[in-house]
Amino acid sequence: MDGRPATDQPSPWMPFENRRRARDEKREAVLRTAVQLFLEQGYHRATLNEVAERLNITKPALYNYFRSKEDILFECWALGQEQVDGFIAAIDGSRQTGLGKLRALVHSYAETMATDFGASLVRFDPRDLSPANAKIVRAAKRGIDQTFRRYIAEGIADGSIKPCDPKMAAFAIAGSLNWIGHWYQRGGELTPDAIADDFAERLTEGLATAASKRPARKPPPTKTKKSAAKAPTPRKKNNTKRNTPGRTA
Amino acid sequence: MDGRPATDQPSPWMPFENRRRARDEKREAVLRTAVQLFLEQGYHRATLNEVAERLNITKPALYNYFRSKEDILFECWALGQEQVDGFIAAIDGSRQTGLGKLRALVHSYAETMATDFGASLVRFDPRDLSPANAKIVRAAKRGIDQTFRRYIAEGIADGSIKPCDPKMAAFAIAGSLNWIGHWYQRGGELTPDAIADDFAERLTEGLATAASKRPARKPPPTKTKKSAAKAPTPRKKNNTKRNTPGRTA
DNA sequence: TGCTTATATTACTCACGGGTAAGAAAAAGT
DNA sequence: ACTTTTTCTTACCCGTGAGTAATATAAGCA
Repeated sequence: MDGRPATDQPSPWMPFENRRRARDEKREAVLRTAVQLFLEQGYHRATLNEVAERLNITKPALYNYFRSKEDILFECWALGQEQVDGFIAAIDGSRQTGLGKLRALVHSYAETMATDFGASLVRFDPRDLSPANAKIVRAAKRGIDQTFRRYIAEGIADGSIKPCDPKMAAFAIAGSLNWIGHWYQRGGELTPDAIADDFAERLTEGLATAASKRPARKPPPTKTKKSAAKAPTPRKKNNTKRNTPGRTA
Repeated sequence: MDGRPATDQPSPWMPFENRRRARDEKREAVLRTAVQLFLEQGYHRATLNEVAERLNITKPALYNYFRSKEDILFECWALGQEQVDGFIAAIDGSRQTGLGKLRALVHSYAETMATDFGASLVRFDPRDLSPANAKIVRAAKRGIDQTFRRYIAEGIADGSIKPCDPKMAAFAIAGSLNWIGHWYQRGGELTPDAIADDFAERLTEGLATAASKRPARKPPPTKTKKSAAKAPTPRKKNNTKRNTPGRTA
């Protein structure tokens, strides 16, 4: 609260905070491990024994941090949803045309789909959750859908987007984006950033009115500036898994 | 083989064929029931006991027709894949521009996604299959992906499609389509035909060159001819489930 | 009518994995 | 040093659901 002497003082409170922090770090570690395993093997095939094993502990230890397997699943989902809520709030607060907001949404959403917690939003099955949690998830999904439709409707209203059915447009766009969560895997040739750039353009160009069109599409062989710049990301060590071996479906 | 007297003759072969047919019909009935249950509840939550129960038989009876639960899953998938193979072969054999083929593919694929067996192509998890079957599925998925890319490349070559990256375009389009299998449900306000028409146009308009553009987009409120004509499909009896309550994700 | 084969049932096995109980080991607090 | 609390382990329970064995029933067939 008030100005306590820096961090090195042996305040009686420090250990307490340390413990809290340590606990939260362990919780997070569990979630990181769990989300990876769930994505790798699928929720039902993944066992808590293996989650624990990867953390060098045993299964019952997990129950110090979570009430059940389903609880872990839900928390993984919640972390992904938090990201989405975050950038939607930011875009909502920005001053842009409907088309601009839609582009920003597509971009951020695409990037999120390329993260573990983001992918969990579309790869986890709400039917694995308790009724109460499933309800929360359904509400959140509805919220995302309505955000897409709202931006499109706004764009039509402000003239940046051609008149069209917001519902179908939202379905088509969200489908493309959600599918990223199914095919993207780290270490492939496509970086999240490059994907986000490409999709932001690709999924909105068809909707833009002539007045609000982007300058021009970059010529084919040239990689986009941003992705080219960020492309030489230091590859993860033993990532032999190649990306996109041809799995559209 | 040769011209046996019509169907009413008490040929000694008839009973045999009848039995064969009866058996195949039962097999199909199992698959229809199973695919519905698997889609409803998810493969892991669905039990063979319930599949059997819905057929008014008991679980072990199923093992007269299938070797395992996984076998049933795979056969459901195979029926969907058969549909896809069918229309791809037809389109491959047709004389059209790349864009034309792509449109046809999108249309047929969208319609298929609105069927149970079609949806099973994207909603069943290949990791639930034996390694051998999983391999078959992976190969088939690759085939579909490459068909999309091929038509796009053809379109670029013949000038009907603007130069673009076939890989990314295919991902975007297939994502939209595959997602139909996740949100579509019978009895909703959107008919498969209307969806297919809309998507065929929506997902290809952005790729078309100026020279090959379609006449014009139909005005918003008017339903398309085809869908309006086919719309009054006799609704299934107790289908209270409403479609698209706002689930984009 | 009896013989054979296909099909179904009842009653069971069994592996698996989520979750719990009891208590050890470590850390924090005094 | 002693107590208390947190964290973790070993050892277990137990529901579930796929798959099987033994057997009954029904249908083809002579």
